Amino acid sequence: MLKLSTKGQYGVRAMFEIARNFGKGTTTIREISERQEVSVSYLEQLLNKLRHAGLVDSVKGPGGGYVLTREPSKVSVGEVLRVLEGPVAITTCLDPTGDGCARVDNCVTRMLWKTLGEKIESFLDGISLQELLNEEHNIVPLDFGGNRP
Amino acid sequence: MLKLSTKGQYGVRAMFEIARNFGKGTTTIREISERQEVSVSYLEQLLNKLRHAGLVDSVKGPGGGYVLTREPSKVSVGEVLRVLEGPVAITTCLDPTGDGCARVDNCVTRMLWKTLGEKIESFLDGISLQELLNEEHNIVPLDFGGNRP
DNA sequence: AAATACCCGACAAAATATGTCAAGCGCAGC
DNA sequence: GCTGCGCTTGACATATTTTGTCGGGTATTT
Repeated sequence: MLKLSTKGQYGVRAMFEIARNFGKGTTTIREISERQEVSVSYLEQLLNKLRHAGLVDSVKGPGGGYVLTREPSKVSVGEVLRVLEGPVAITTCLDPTGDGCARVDNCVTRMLWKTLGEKIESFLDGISLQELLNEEHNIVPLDFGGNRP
Repeated sequence: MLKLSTKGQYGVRAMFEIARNFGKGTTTIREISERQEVSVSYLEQLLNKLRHAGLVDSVKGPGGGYVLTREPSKVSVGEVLRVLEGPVAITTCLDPTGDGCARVDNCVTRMLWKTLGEKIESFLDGISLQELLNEEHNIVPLDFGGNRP
């Protein structure tokens, strides 16, 4: 249950690759494609969205590629996912783009899903690309605030 | 993103109706269907699964229907959802029924999804049907441990 | 001018979700 | 025993979403 589509997964991995190069130049789609094993065409779609959302800039021509518009510590995973997949909407009755649910009045579970959604967003918003980079270099032990008492 | 299928939503609502009658007799599929506006046929599928999982008992014959096997405070929403939708598996590489991901070694995001999944499960396991009942009667103000400091 | 790299929209295959339908079985009460 | 109510089971149909692919275009640097 509660699967994340590949779009979101690939998107975060792509952003990770670009973040990895932050301050060292651009990252091309081809590089991302090879490192993360995702097709060039599909990555184009994702990066297009991310560019329009202002999370990355693109540079054309030879030596071009993508660059983060902010430093990795200022970009959260939640932000990336929201751009690619829309807001967390566990149920359709909470989807802001929908019509809402006709049964709202006596729907006891509604608040349950709402609270869960908020918790998830708050978690994802608290993780930045920088933290993923740190993890890769083992600068800090793995801990996203997961299970501490 | 992170949608819950109707299976899970309807299932929790069905369990809520049965819990509502706890100690007062059985609840028929027809009653659930009318109150929650879900087709009888579809509910049959869901309750069948819940019965095999031991969350409800069925009583046949006139006056029959479904009954909780435990009191509402002992049945968590997480349990219901796991029966109907399987475990939380944000990504396929974490799905215990799958083959795992070939890129495990250098997948920095894996731990991220794992931690998120654990948080979600722990949240859902912490909410019981009794708490949903309380909410309906406004015995307690709405608060699932959502956003307190 | 050529090479490199991004941009855009249409389209298609596959998986998943969302149910419906029909026939059968088993128990309680008369 | 037998009848009615209600659950049981599995197959099947439809709709939606996901997951990409493909082809041609446009902009920019060398």
